[in-house]
Amino acid sequence: MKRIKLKKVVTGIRPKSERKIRYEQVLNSEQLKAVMHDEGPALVIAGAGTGKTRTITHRVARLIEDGVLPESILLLTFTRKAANEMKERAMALLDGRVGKITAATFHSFASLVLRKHAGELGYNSNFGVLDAKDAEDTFGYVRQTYMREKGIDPRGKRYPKEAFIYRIYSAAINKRDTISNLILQENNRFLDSVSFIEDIITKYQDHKKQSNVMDYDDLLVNLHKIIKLGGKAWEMINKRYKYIMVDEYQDTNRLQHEIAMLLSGSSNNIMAVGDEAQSIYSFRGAEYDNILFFPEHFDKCELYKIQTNYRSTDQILALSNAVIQAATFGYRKNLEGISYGDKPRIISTADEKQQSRLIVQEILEMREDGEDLSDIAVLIRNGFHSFDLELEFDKADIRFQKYGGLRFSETAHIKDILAYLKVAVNPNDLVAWRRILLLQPGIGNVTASKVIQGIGDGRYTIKEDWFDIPKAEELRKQILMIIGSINEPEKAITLAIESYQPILENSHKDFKKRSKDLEQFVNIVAGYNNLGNMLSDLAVDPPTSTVSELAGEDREDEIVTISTIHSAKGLEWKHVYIIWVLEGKFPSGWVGEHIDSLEEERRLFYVAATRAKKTLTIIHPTNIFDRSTGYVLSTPSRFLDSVTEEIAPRYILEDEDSNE
DNA sequence: GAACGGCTCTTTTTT
DNA sequence: AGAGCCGTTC
Repeated sequence: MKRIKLKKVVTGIRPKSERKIRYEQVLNSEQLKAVMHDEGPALVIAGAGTGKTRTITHRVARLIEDGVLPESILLLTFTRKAANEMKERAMALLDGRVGKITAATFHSFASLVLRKHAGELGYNSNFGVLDAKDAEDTFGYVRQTYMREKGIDPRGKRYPKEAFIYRIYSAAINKRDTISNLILQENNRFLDSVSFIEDIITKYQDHKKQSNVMDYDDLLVNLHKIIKLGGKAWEMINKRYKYIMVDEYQDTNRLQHEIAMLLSGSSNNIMAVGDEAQSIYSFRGAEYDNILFFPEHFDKCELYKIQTNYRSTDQILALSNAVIQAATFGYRKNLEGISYGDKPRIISTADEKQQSRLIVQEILEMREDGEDLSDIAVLIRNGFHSFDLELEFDKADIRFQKYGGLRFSETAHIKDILAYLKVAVNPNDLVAWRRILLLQPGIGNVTASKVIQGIGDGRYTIKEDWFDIPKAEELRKQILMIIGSINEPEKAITLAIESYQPILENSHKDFKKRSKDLEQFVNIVAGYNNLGNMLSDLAVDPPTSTVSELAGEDREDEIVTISTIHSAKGLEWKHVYIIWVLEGKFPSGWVGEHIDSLEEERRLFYVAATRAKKTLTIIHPTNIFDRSTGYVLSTPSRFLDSVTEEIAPRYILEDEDSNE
């Protein structure tokens, strides 16, 4: 009889001597170590421009090459764009197997899971998703109703507005804190309104449940809940995902951190990647403590540091390092470069116009010299800091795309059309009803409220006539037609636009431009076969850029980029301009002297400077227009204080016209 | 009573 | 660009 022998079962990693990718040759030694990390917890600290994406994509490929099931890899990133990009890059490195990994943001992963398992939490699986604006509008509606019910005079004592309530509510969830604590911390003006706020939040929660919708925060909360519940859903998730990787860990909030910890399960197979010097989302609840103390959550956590910067010249790094090292809490950051170039320039212009003209002039010159315009970016602190520059670009026929600021899906006309579709998908969506009702001629606040109340308490349904509101009859019929095409999104949206077109032409002078936007929008919708899916996708993953990108033509070539620094995260350009670098704009005026906020602004500036590969130009206008006092002299940003003349020479502009 | 046009004010950053 | 407010119009 044959003897039975015990053989150890090896799961996951099966190192092979023959791999397709020559990791030792394409990676530096720091990157290689992280890529070769097998199992157990790991933290990768990767400074700006050190090849972080490269490291992540190579580790994904390496795991798969060594026998890990692609389906068992979960890669959580900060934006959907980053998720798709990493997946594609890893796929190009290896092969189609990479397509089977899950790459998503925390929110889109939550949406994916809940779409299947929300039943466990008492939701209908076709729940809708509210974007930030929708959530705020909902708070507005609930607040108004609440005050009317309670007989509170809106003119008496000043009660917090919906925008404030929403912010506090969201912060409480993401930081896992209480309302009163947060108000105590940041704004004692509303200290006596705590119960008012709490009541409204309760009503808001009820309202969402009644309408079968979730907001962004619910997505995270409910994902967390469903894991904690430990039911069938968690069983499936836990069984499937064995390798968790989280990018931009410095920007996770407490709730996301807890979710990541739970997802890593008992095997603790989690790799966190990030850079605490690039933490720029604390306003959204991000805590860089999550990355600083990451190793302390585990018995044994491997630490990998990647510090060689391949992106920027030594001269640009010298400036970046000088700025970040002047921080109050010393970051152990000192990027080392490998290339040589021109010193960054700090330029003082007379005013905003001159700032814009300088950039236009230099861009035109670069184009003459054969530079590709897509290698150039202008970075701004706030979305509206580029308004003047955009005008000048238009005048000079310089094509540009803009990231950040007001988004396509947040413009009034797109929101209007979305409201038609939302009502068709979910006739209980009272916020959407209100929006389209108010658009109709002859219907104002009073009539709209009547209809909404009727729908809310079930007296009206979409299928029956509302004899007492003849003004809304036409609209009701239009919606009914759209409902009839709910499984043909293209037809549905075309019907919606037909109904909306006369309203658009009446209310907006620039209706032609907006009409074109709507045409673009039809193209997006056409890709779906279900209106509900399209709506929730759009909420979780709204188009980031302005229309030009959506048009699909001239995508990459010959287009200058204007971007908020937040939206520029993870990106790089050969030539970078940072504008409005002065006190009150950057750091933003209303962070005051609050030290944590100031430090975050400093990190933001650091992120901006480290986007540049070859040239970096920092501009601050001297005469700026102040609404209350007229023109005033500005002070250059304090972040430039630690930048010596040696690191970056200063320039002022001379107008040639006046000299000749 | 209800709607509407025109005015001013304010605007961080985003999933 | 959009929201809120106020005097005017239907």
